[in-house]
Amino acid sequence: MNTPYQDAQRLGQSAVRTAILDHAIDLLVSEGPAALTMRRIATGIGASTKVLYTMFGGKEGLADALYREGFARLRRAQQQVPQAADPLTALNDLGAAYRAHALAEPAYYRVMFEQAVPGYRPGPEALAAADHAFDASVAAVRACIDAGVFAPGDAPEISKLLWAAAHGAVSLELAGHFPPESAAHRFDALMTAVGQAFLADPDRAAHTPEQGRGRPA
Amino acid sequence: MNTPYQDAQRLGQSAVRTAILDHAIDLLVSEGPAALTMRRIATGIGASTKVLYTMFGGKEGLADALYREGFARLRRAQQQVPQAADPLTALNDLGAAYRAHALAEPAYYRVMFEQAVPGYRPGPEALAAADHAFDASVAAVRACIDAGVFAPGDAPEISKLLWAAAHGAVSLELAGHFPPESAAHRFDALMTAVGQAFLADPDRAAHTPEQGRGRPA
DNA sequence: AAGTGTGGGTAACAGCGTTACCCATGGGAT
DNA sequence: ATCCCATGGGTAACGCTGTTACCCACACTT
Repeated sequence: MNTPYQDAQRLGQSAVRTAILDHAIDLLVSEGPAALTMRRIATGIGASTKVLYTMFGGKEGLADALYREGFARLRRAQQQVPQAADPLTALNDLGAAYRAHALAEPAYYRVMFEQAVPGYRPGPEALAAADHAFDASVAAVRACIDAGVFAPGDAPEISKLLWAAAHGAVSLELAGHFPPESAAHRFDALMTAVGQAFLADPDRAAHTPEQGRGRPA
Repeated sequence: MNTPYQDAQRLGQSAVRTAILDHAIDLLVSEGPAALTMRRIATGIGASTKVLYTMFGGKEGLADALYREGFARLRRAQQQVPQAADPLTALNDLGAAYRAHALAEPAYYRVMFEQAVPGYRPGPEALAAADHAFDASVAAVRACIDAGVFAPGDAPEISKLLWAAAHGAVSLELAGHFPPESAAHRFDALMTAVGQAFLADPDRAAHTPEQGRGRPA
């Protein structure tokens, strides 16, 4: 019986790297950020901490790898959303998928946005890589503009505003400020409100936010 | 020459508590969350760590005090915004003050929203106390409704949606996703977009978001 | 004045990130 | 084939963290 480290070592350097990240992710998801220590990762795969330091340079390097992995997963989740026929529905589906992904992997979401690994701050190239998670969103906004549903405008900019709104709602939900029973409705109301501002025809009643207009849900 | 602790001790228990929190805040603001250790707080005021444990019960209790203080400061900042004549301008001023306050005290903002103190999660009553920071916002929304600027609706609910949008934009700005030169404009564009959704008359051109409609700023 | 109790300082414990030291192993040079 | 050097990894330590057991000194009661 070999340790996971010995198995991975025979497969080359990248397999060791993957084994380390996989176990780090296991610890993060199953026991939270507090369990993410260099010692526990090392003993978990049957190696010493030295391996982690030669491969990642320290906990910050490992946090960077987790940060990028988190956004890579978000990117994958966004790309796997089935394409709806109506461009506005497609954009709405991406927003819903964003929230669903954040709620499904809150540990990752906290690494990405709430500094779950205490010292780490993403560098410029990590931030740039993170932006690629929203390529699908930018494309969906552009489709809305091209279809005439949205007024002409800057698609990446509109996508970033939608991101900010989605992140704000999800972040407050995860922090406990939005109770579970109203969080989903608030998310939808906020995303609809923001999206409505960019419509070519502002009077489309079907996309008026339900909340706050006296119409009960 | 006395230590700050000895001075405060003579003034009673609450003065000791204030001295501890003041020094904790100093460390937090000047050196960031990493410097916020029980030992540094204790030696900083000239006492032993035992005092912190008898008074706050542990680091979590101290984090709770900082969390509440952060929202109390936000509440004060919101209440000190001069009341504008136009209710919509007043609401907009509160949003601008929210962002300004977050940027002025980012260490506090991270304690409040990004778990800067690693283990701490606010309890139900801390969350409830946090909500009072938005009393001014709720009142401003209600004033917009009463003045007929906003359509009839649920003022606390609309205020929470505005909060989510503001928090999302500020959070992404602090995380480095929004570069400084465009962050202010994005914040305004997002807040205007959300606010516009609740207007009684959706065609008020003055409050249409500038961004994304092809009009350069 | 003696007894009692409480608050705080000392020093320790376990665990953290990190690294200096040392050994084993493997490939290139002779 | 043999030697040598370089590199990679394990051991164990350092200084730090949050936390607490122990103990003493002071104050208040009787």
